[in-house]
Order: sequence, then C-alpha cells, then structure tokens
Amino acid sequence: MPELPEVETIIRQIRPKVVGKRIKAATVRDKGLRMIAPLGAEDFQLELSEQIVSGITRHGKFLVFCLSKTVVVAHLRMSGRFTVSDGQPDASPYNRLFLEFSDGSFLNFLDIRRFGTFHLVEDKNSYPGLTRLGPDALDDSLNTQIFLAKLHKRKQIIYKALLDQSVIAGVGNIYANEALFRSKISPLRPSDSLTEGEAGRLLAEVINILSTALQFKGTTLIDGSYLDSEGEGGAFRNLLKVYGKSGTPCPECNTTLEKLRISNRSVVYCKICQR
DNA sequence: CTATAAACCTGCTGGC
DNA sequence: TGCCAGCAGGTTTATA
Repeated sequence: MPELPEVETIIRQIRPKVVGKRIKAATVRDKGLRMIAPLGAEDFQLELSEQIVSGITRHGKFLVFCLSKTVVVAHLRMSGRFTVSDGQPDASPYNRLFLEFSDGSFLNFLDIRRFGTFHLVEDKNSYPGLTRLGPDALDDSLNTQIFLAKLHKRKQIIYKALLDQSVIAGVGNIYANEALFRSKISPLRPSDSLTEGEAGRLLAEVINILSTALQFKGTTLIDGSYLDSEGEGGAFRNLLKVYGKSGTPCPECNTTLEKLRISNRSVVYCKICQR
C-alpha cells in the first residue's frame, strides 16, 4: 500500500515526465464513482483541458498537482498507481483516468480497487483533507517537542496516534508497525504516557524508516500490492522486521511475535521487546 | 468533544 | 473443483 515513501517515489518518477506539459484532454474512463470531486466527470475534464502542469508536491500521502489555474489533490488510497505512456493511454483494464498532453504522452491513473480520489480545488488551502493534516513526517520543521505536545493532547493509544494524519502525515500501517518495534514501544501505550525520550526515539525511528524506505523506493509485499510508475516493486520489503510476520520469532529476542486487531487493522508486535 | 463503526472496492487466500 | 467468508486498509462520513 502506498505510504509516504511510495508516494514520494512515484512523484519523483513522474515529475520530469509531466511538469511543464499542457493538458490536451482529460478523460475519466470510470464514470459514476466518487473518485472525482467536487465536480462530476464532465466538468472535471473540461476544467483540466488546456491547463499546464506547473509542479507536483506532496503532503503526507496526498499528491498535489499544481496546474496553471487550479490544483488537483490526488490520493492513491490502497491500490492507486500512476504510469506515463507515449502515443496511447495505458492499456490496463484498471486505467480509471488519464491526461493526454500536447506532446502525445499520457499520465494514467490505475486503480484496481477504485478507492483513489481526485479533488479539483482553487488552491491547496481549500481542500479540507489537506488542511487537516499535521506536519509531513519528513518535514524539517518537525521535532520532538511538536510531536510530544500532540501525543500528550490526545487520549488514544500510540498506535492510533501514529496513524492519525493530523498528528503527523505520511505514516501508514506498515511503517507504524516497524517504527514502534524499532523504538521498543508497545502499540497499546496511551499516547499521553510517552516520555520525552520515548517520543524522541519514536519520531527518530519514523523519520529513519521512512527515509530509508524512500531510498529503497518503498515497500512491495509478496502480493505485489504496490508498484511504482515504472511497474517496479520497492525493495524495502526485505528490511521489514515485524509487519506481516506474526507467529514468527522476534528478530531481537526470539519470542513469537503477536498479532493484535486494533480498529480493524492488524498490528504485529513483540510483547517482550516493546514496552 | 471523543470514540467507534460503517462505507467505499476488488483480488486473493484459506477452509470446507 | 467450487463456493464463500475473511482479509488487505486510508480516509470520510455517520452514529453513539
């Protein structure tokens, strides 16, 4: 699933192929979904036509396409992908939406599960999904004090706080599991019980793991659930220590890793190492 | 206010 | 072999 490193990888790959180009036509192939907002597919296509892509940025897991007149905020959710093709749109049956540029190239949005979203807005401050976000997990301005203050303000377990994008933006289930293990903190700890030292350790592991995963172009599970814009999988899978490994020995102490169900998600942890 | 749950989707896997 | 329940899970919206 695309989390921060996967989204950043995709952006870095498509940016040079897309920025500066003029949109000749936008085509929403998959009608009748909630993918496009707030306009319907027809208006979305009209609005994008003739605009120039001036840049692509990211906040958390959201992609922000800056166009000459408007902004399109996209989210890949579980199975969204982008590809760039020449001459014709990507032939995948899961190609849900594509932009045709004036040079004959195409930016395609592929999404098996159709959870991905596109919001056309005036500017990025007019999209609530973005304004709600906390600082990006790899933003330089993020520090232990900010993180700790947010953790102490809420009454929820640290696992849920880590996934709460309004605390910090960009962490999903895979990297939350890994960061908690590496910082030796139990996912069940109340977030307001973390000491400054623990919060600092956890934040350092979050930053470390996300930036390392970015170097590896993200994580692709055995099931091939994530592929970048080149159709490649990320190699960080080989560095996972606990995610998806319940029932196997803890790499630190050999205790069998346990699986929890929190908010309908699978959480794997070592009850000996993580306190 | 918080906290939980359901909804959105499709492909894959495990059990019978 | 076939069928079906369950799982994967980020975010929004609804409900308690």
